[in-house]
Amino acid sequence: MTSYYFEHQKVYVSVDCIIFGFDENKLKILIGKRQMDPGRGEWSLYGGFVATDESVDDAAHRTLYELTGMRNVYMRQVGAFGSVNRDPGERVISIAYYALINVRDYDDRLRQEHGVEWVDIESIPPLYSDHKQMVSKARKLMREKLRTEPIGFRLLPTLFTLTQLQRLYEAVNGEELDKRNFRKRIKEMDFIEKTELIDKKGSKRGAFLYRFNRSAYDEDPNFKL
Amino acid sequence: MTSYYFEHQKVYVSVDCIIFGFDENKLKILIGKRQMDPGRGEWSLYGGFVATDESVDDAAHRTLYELTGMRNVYMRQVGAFGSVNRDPGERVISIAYYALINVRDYDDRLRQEHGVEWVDIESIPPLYSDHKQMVSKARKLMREKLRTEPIGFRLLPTLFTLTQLQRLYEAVNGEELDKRNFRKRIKEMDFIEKTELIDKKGSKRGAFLYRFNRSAYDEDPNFKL
DNA sequence: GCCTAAAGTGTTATATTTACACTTTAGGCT
DNA sequence: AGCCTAAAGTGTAAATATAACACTTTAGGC
Repeated sequence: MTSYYFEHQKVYVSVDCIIFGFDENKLKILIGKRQMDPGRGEWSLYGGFVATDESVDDAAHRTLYELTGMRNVYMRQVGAFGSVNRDPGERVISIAYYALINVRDYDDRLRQEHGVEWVDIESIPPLYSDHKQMVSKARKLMREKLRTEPIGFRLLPTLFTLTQLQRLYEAVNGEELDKRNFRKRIKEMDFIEKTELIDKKGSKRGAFLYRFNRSAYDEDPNFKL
Repeated sequence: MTSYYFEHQKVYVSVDCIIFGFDENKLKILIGKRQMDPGRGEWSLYGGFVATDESVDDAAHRTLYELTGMRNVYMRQVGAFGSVNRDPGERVISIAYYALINVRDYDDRLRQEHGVEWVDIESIPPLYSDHKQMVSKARKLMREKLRTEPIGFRLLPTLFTLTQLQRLYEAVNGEELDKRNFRKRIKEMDFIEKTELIDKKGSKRGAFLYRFNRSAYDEDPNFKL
């Protein structure tokens, strides 16, 4: 090839992960205190650098795997954050991704080893660099996605009650929903299947457990919430 | 600081622009044949490299300015494209942006000098590397934005007829709209102001020209189309 | 003066969304 | 045993939003 590229400069590229979880009827994200300079001690998203032999998407999945030990996680790109001084040490451009995991699938010992915590999305402390903007944009995108695609189930156990599902939507959208209207819509979606199993943890009376049937959804993807 | 960064590798970061225009009732984008290797002769978006002393957003605006001589253009990020081999020459991660310009504001001489052409969005030829995906995602995001924010006016002259506006929405969404329903909605939006001026180019009878009033919009941003 | 092609204008039917309250059930307590 | 509690579960009517639809007006060109 030509010397075309070499007129230009290379920079570091990193990924940062906004990892959403749902617990105690709250939408939460995983953050930790930075253990390195710059920004040591500040609350921060978990991130990593993109290597030259991996795609940016792969770097995001690898980073998530390092932290959680989880693979095949639902991740979507939030966007590139590229202010000149966003990292006080070096020029680093970061690509943010959000991930949806079921809190119960994340080994709590592993979480503690990495020094990260689940924090309610409504009470995030000040964050390192531009991480607050990343979280804000991630939440917006995720909320929009949740409206049109059945991704909420990623935040719940395989079996869930309708109340759990409703609380999830309420937490994401930040507003209460009418129980009857919510359930009316669920009934129209055949891929949300009622099982004969009953959850007794959430109430004395017990509530039917439901399950998301992906192949039924693929056949007739009429989702809308 | 520490040697923290230097365990990692730098890569080239570029920007690519999906520049939307509206002409002859069609949504179009600007593409040109690559004049450099790799990919010489292939149709391609216009792009440029991010320098270490400018933000990624600034790089996108600068690149657009180089091509069009236009500043203060509406641009939004599409996302980062980061497959390992997306650029056959070197590892280059590219951040795509879409821009909305009024075709009449772009000096045609300048356009020809850069060897770029307006091509109907519905008949884009095969493009270099992953540019097709960039265009596809850009269009999707732009369409979504157009639904909820008054950005369509960026693609039109300051003064426009309701038919022009309707044709624009039809081109973007790829489906015809009902004239009366469309105009009913326009009437509800007070920031789309009827002037006393009449366009005689589009019809014998002539049509009233309208104008988007930004400050009226800012006061009462009830947009929905 | 006639033809044409685009501008302009309201009403009705349909679909979607929202508002709203009571009964059932099982556990825990006395 | 009986009572209290807290969550599960269920349908209808009103209001709002969306979609369907056809004719008249106008000025230029022939």
